[in-house]
Amino acid sequence: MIQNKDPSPRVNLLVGKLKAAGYRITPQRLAIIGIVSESDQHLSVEQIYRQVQKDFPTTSLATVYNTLERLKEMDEVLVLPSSGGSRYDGRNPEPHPHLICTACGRIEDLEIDLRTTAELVAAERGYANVRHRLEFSGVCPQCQKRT
Amino acid sequence: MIQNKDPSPRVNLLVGKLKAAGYRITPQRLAIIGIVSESDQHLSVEQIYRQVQKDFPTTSLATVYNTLERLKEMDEVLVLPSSGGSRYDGRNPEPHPHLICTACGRIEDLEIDLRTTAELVAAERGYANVRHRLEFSGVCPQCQKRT
DNA sequence: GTTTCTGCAAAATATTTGCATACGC
DNA sequence: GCGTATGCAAATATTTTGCAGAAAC
Repeated sequence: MIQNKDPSPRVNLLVGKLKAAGYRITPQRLAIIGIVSESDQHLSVEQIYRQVQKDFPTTSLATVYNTLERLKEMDEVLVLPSSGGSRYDGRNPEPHPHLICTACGRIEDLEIDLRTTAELVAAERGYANVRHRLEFSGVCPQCQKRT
Repeated sequence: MIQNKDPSPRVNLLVGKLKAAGYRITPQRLAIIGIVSESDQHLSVEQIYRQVQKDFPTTSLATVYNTLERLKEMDEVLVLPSSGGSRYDGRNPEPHPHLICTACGRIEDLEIDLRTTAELVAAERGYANVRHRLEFSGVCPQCQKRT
C-alpha cells in the first residue's frame, strides 16, 4: 500500500512541536501522529497499535504509549480515561464534551462550550491552569432498538 | 476497636435496596457499604479494601469489586474512572461536578447542576438513561505556593 | 436446605519499565 | 558519533473469573 507522502497541516504542526521540544521524529512516531491526528474516532491504544503495524510491523505497544505520552505532555492529544482502556483524540485536543453509549461504546462529540464556566471555577477556587472534561453517557438510539 | 452498631440512614437505605433486589447482606458487604457511603472522600478500590480488612482481615479484593458492582447497578455509588484506578463516591451517588488538583490529587465537589443540560442532550440525540460527568482539573492554591 | 457469596488463585487486561540495539540528528 | 527511541520481555497494576467451601435466608 502506498503511503500518502503529503502530511496534513496538523501532522506538520505536531512534528514541529516535537522537534522544538527536542524530540526526534521517527517513522513510527510519524505514523502514530498521522493516525491519531486524522482519525475522527476516539481510538484505543490497541486500535492505534494495529493501525501502525500495517506500515511498521515491528512497532511495539511501548512505542505507542511513549508517543502518546509525548503528545499528551504538549496538550496535543486529548485523553479520555475510561474503563477498559483510555481513548485518544488527537484531532481535536481542546477539551470538548462527549456523548458515550454505554452499550456499544460509540463516542460522539458535542458542541457545548465550557471555557467560561471553567474560568469562573478557577477564579472562585483559586485554581491555576484549569482544564475540564464533560461526558454524557447513555444508551444510543440504535442500542435501544436492539433491546 | 468497638464498631458503631447503629447504621446510618444511608446504610439502611442501601441494605434495603440490596435486599429488595434479592441480594444477601453479608458482614463484608455491610462493612463496604458503611465505608463508601460515609466517607467524604473519593476512595480507590485499594483504600476500600484496606479499610474493610481492619474489621474482616480475610476479605478479598474480588468481594470489594463484587459489592461495588452491586451498588453501581442500582446507581447508589458514583464511579469515576481515572488513570490509576477508579474512584468511588457512595455518599453522593448523584452525578456532580468535581474539581481535581493534578498536583496533590485532592478532589473537591462543585455545585453546578447539569441535569437540564443532560436532558437537552438526551432529547437531541435520542439517548436514553443519560448520566453526566463533569470534572475540572488544575493546580490548587496550596500546590501553586509550593512551586 | 438451597442458593448465593466469599476467598483464593489464576487469568485477562492495561500500562510501565529495563536494557541492548538501532537510528535520527 | 552522541544520545534518544525502539523493540522485546518482564514487571506492575487493575479488574475479572472459576470453583470449592462457607454462610445468609
